[in-house]
Amino acid sequence: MESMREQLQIFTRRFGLLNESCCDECCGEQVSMAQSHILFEVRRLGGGSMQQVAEALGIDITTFSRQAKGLDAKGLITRTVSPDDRRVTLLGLTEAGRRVVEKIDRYMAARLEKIFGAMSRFERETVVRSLGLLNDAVAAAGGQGAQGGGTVVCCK
Amino acid sequence: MESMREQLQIFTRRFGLLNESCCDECCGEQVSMAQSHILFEVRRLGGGSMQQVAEALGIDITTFSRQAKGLDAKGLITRTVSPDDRRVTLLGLTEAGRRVVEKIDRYMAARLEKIFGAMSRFERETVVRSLGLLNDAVAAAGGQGAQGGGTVVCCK
DNA sequence: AATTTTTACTTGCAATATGCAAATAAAAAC
DNA sequence: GTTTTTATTTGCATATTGCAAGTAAAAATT
Repeated sequence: MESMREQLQIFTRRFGLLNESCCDECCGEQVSMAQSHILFEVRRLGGGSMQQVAEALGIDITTFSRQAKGLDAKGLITRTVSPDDRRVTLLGLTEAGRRVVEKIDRYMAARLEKIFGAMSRFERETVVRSLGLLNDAVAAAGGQGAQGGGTVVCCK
Repeated sequence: MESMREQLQIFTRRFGLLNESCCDECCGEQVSMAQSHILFEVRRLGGGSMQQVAEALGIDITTFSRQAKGLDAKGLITRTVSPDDRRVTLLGLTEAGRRVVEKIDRYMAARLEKIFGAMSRFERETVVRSLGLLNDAVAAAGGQGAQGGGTVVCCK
């Protein structure tokens, strides 16, 4: 299990997660890491309330609120009051927002292409499958896990 | 490659990397994520200069300087002027620092145990091997890669 | 029906992190 | 003996984070 911890540690580091602004230029858009995740998730869920998306991401709701406001101000998401429950704000991607996520998609694809270019198809598939396993395992552990909501693994 | 991007996105989220303070209590020590990585890397390298460790982690040197100062103030690392080159500050773990890393190790081990408990030995080994492959691939791509230093993959 | 409680979300801080530009100080190059 | 690099440290200015407290609307209670 020690090697796992080591691999994870190195992984999170290699993936630039230590410096927030690793990508101010990379993507040509001024969206923070948190905001990128929000866009990604709103697309993935095909909408949803603030609460839902924040929960899915494991982000504190107040932080989320602000980031969402920022995305709204940039015209990347829509925030509409739910007709069913006027307390609820429903999120959606604007056309511009969709373009930004796609732009990041393309950027990531290019990056990953470069990284996995040297791998065999078999290796690549193994890696993807493993990440899937990992994510599922984390999700499963989180479901039953102690107190926490979505976040299960300590980031340190 | 799209599934890879998706898995990575979810992975980074699941691992609590979106909220900095995910672990203020978890580990019982007030070290930031960046600081934890620094401790981890200093132990891994068995010392090294500020520059070396910062570079290994892909953290901006000014940010690193401050974080290291913080760790020093907490008595977790030592900073000694190199006898060979008085510009250089050599880093090392104090006994307390070592204890903190080990504490985080144990915490992580417990967490991972819980997560991977449901996996078969085979699956587990596959996942670890895959992460290793991934890390190596990222490292290799980074070596030749465009402009960047250590960080290769956009965090968004 | 009026009041209390809960729920969804938004602000007011206060603490902290981040990185660029500029400063210091010590080697290296000229 | 200058001038140039190199290693590290600060001065901002900006941004992020989360807790506590506030609003507003639905649900529950009496």
